[in-house]
Amino acid sequence: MRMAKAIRKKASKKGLILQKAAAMFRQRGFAATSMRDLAEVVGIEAASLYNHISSKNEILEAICFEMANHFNTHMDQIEATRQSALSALEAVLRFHIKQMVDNYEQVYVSDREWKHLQEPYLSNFQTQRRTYRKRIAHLIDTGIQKKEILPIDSATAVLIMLHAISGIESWHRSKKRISARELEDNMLTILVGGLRKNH
Amino acid sequence: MRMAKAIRKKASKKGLILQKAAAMFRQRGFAATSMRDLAEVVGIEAASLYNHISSKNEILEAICFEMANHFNTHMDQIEATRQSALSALEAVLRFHIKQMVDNYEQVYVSDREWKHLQEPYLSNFQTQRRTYRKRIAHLIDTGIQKKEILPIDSATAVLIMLHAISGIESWHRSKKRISARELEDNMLTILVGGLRKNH
DNA sequence: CCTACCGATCGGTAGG
DNA sequence: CCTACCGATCGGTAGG
Repeated sequence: MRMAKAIRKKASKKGLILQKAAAMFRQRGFAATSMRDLAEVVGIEAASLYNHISSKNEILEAICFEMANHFNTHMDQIEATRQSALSALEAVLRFHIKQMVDNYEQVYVSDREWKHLQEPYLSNFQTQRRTYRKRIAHLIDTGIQKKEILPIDSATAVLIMLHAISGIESWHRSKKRISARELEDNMLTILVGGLRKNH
Repeated sequence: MRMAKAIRKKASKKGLILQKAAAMFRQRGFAATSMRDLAEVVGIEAASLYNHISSKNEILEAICFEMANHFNTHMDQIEATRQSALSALEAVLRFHIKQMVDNYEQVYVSDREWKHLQEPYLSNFQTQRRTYRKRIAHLIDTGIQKKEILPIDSATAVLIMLHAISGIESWHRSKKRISARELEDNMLTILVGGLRKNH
């Protein structure tokens, strides 16, 4: 659990390419990363990349949909367990924070570079994204109905929470200052603390 | 006040170019926007752009530093007025939200595309950004000292707040659902409500 | 502000 | 997995 490794990885050459690509797409952006740059980091010629992947966009698709599946799967599990809406929400947020720390490059890329996906992947991804956010909003609305959560606009709350968490970005580099667990607790205090009704 | 116009604009041809560029850089990203694309939207040939600007990067510099100045200037004003740390913080956040609604394209671009700046502008911008965040963190720390704000890690709080606000992005398109003022109040409730000590 | 154009670099393929 | 290469497109300039 503590050692839960990042998603996939160097197992295969393709895994290595995806890993290095995620790191470069995050740093420079998808459009500003060339296949020649990527090939150099991987350690082969640009043309050789095409023995493992069929296009630059396919790499982005792999990263984005792997993360989408990852988050959707976790949400399925949350919804399957019977717990209060507030603790379900808390579990979802903690999962997001954990992913931000453990799979930083991929999460960042699927969060910020998805607009470079091509159709039909673009529409598919956007739909999944919208659906996922609605599931969280539904959790909040349920909590409001049950008087566990203060009455606020749930869609606003979802946006605030997800974007707040994606802000861990700036942190990652100075991760000594605060441990992952402290960060998680700190964020939950600020984000959920403000919603809990009597404290 | 209500009609406070967006920063600069079509006054000159250069203003028009910067405006259109901001819109395109936001939509497609800086690297994925070509000078030919931009020229077409402006209504001239690509080569003619260079009579008004000297390079693609100069456009990005103009956008990023104009926004940086804008936020720094407002922070100067906030610090110059004598008010509680909590209300100063609230004023800063309300200003950010307002900018997100009024100058959406520019704020978005200076927030997400600054990494494409070249040296020495890149370092300059990053320094200004860091300094600005420290000023907000200082406001929070002061509030904590004065027992106006719950003791939390101020740097974490700054990141959460700024990223939460930059999340209004997703909203902009469906701005009928909720008015700018409602949005502002909703966000402040969630963000600052969680920090206020007795409520 | 346009036509004409430059060298560089891009994603990707052929063929081995 | 490499060498050799393609057509397209890039940011930008010359010259008027």
